[in-house]
Amino acid sequence: MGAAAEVFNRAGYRGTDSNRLARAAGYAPATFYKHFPDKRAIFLAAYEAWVDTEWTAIEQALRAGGSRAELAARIVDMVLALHRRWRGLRASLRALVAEDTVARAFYRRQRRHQLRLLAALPSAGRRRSRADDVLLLFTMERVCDAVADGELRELGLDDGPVVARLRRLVGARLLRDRD
Amino acid sequence: MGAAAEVFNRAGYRGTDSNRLARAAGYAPATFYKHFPDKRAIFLAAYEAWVDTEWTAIEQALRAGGSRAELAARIVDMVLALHRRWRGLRASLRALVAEDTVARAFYRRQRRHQLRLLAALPSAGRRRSRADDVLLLFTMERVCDAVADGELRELGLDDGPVVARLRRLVGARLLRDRD
Amino acid sequence: MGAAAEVFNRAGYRGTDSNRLARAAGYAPATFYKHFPDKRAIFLAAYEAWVDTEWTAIEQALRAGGSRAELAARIVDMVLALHRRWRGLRASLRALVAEDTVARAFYRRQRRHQLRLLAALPSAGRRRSRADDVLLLFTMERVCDAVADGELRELGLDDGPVVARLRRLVGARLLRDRD
Amino acid sequence: MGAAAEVFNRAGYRGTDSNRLARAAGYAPATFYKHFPDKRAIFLAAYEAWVDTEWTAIEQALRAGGSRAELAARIVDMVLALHRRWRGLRASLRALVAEDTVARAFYRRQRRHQLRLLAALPSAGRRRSRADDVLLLFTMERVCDAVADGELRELGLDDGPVVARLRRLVGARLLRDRD
DNA sequence: CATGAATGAGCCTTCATTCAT
DNA sequence: AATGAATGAAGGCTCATTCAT
Repeated sequence: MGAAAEVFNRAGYRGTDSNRLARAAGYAPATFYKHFPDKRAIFLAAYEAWVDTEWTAIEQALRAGGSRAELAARIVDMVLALHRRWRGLRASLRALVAEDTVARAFYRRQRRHQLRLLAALPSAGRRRSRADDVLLLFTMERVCDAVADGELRELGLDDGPVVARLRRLVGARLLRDRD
Repeated sequence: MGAAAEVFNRAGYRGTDSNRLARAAGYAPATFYKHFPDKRAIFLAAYEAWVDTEWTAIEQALRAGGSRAELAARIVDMVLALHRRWRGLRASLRALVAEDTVARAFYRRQRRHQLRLLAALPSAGRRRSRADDVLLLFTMERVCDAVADGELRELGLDDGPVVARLRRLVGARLLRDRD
Repeated sequence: MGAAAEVFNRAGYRGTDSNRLARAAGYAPATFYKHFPDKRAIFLAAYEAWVDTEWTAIEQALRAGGSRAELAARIVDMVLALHRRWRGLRASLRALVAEDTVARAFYRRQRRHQLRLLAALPSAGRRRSRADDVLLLFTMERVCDAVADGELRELGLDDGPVVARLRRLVGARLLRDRD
Repeated sequence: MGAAAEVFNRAGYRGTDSNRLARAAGYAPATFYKHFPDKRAIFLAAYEAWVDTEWTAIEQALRAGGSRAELAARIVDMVLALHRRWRGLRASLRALVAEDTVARAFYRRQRRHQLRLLAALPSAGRRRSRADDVLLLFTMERVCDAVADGELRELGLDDGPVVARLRRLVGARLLRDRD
């Protein structure tokens, strides 16, 4: 499945025909359909693995110590790195979610999970509402995708200042000061 | 071309085959290809029209008087309404942008334009940097799409609080107090 | 019509769509169809003009004096030059003749005419039969096309020796010695 | 693939749509595209098979004994028969070669091969140059196509005398006398 | 006579998916 | 479990041709 994820990341969902996909994973076309009902299912499995990776990494980042600012920076950088590494996969995810009902449902389930994880994190200052969390999640997602896709550069902006603001946001909203 | 936009909005880009598209607009298949080189070009033209509509509406909203909060509310509501009305079109745009280089370039050009328009708007408090504007733009876009697509509801949240935060953001960052 | 011939010569029959063709001649698409029933008819008219040109040139070459060898050389060179200049047109003619009944009929009528003209030419030595003429005509045609299309070069041969043989053939079969 | 050749021979290259072609061979449309990249490739494969057949037959004809005249007659008749049987295929070949670069390259490669085979054949009288061979090849090809297509009849000529001349040419240029 | 605008039929190709083995 | 081979449905696009003016 790692192979499938790589192929999707490189060629995109539509750009990957299911036969090539199977071959890339060392199987015959028909064999894949014994394991997955759908091309879509393969993709969603690959995406699910990606999300797990991300949250494992975030939790690790949190367990490691440091000041609030350090933590925020570490988290943002890590999430950003993952978005960069898998920018093709994420782009295809956005494409699929935008047009396919099942994919959309799957994606929302993942998001619900993320929101729960986020809610469990300690809060900075007054208690965060779920609306705050959702706003933070959306902002992170959109900005990380933009940076990963080079949108900022194409707008004539450096990534730096925008990323700095993101770190500040995360630090301010999410993390308790630990000194 | 309004007809084309409607069809795209209903069935999505991939879900719309070019022949049906033409028929829906009252033309034969070949006729569309006299005006546009591509199915993609037709779609992008429809999107461009949408963007123009949006910014015209924003400017109108700004010209009408009112307090800073009122203005912000009006703008957010208006943008949100447009995202709701054309949620299918926007979903397909995201899909296309995620997978097609040409569409991506087009979309970025539009964004550059938006950024310029935004920069021309009066600023609340200290001068806004372009990084601020970009952050605001991305947040607006992502949240409006989410609300329009019903993402919040599916997460068990009311739209209200999130929209309220959005209004506050816009008011705080964008508009000068006019008392 | 000269314009049409040029376009056909450059882009080929199939490669020329009738609209572009009309525009190249300074007309609107519909206008062409007032003058010709068919795209095919336009092409055949262009071809007919070409054949006339060729035979006019041959007759001129014959009227000019010279030895048998000189005449033969002059004719072969002239025919070759015309085939080179209009190689695209001739290629398309072959294509069309190979697949279209009407074009084939037209082409054969032209050939009949050529044969008659050829029969009227003075004979070298014993009287030529029509079978001789036909053989000569086919050989000339095929070899000139081959030379014009660069077939010989691609086979690693110089044009020279083959053309020399052609001149000899024409001289031997066709022309009376005039010293 | 024999089926494909038959269909091409009957309906011509342009007259054969790829789906019908596949069906005629007992396959679904997509199946053909597993074996060939193109409609064109299918056609060229059919043509290649034809060329092989022809040369196998020529070699057989040569291995069988007989006088020089008998051999020449046998070869010419055999080549002629093959041109008659596959006149549609050959017509389409000419059409394609006239308009398609790839097909032209393929055809020339075949011709190079033919030339090599021809050069290996024993020579009558003085050593034949490659220019002689090429001339013979072109003449054979053109005349056989003409006879097969009925061009001679349409010109009011019997095939007989022309074919007789062809035999004589082949005998004189190509074959050593074996008595 | 000239034309701008329109057209419907049709073609090549692709793709996710499945059967027989 | 694995697969080679096959598949039907569909889709974007082109082209010669024609009305209405």
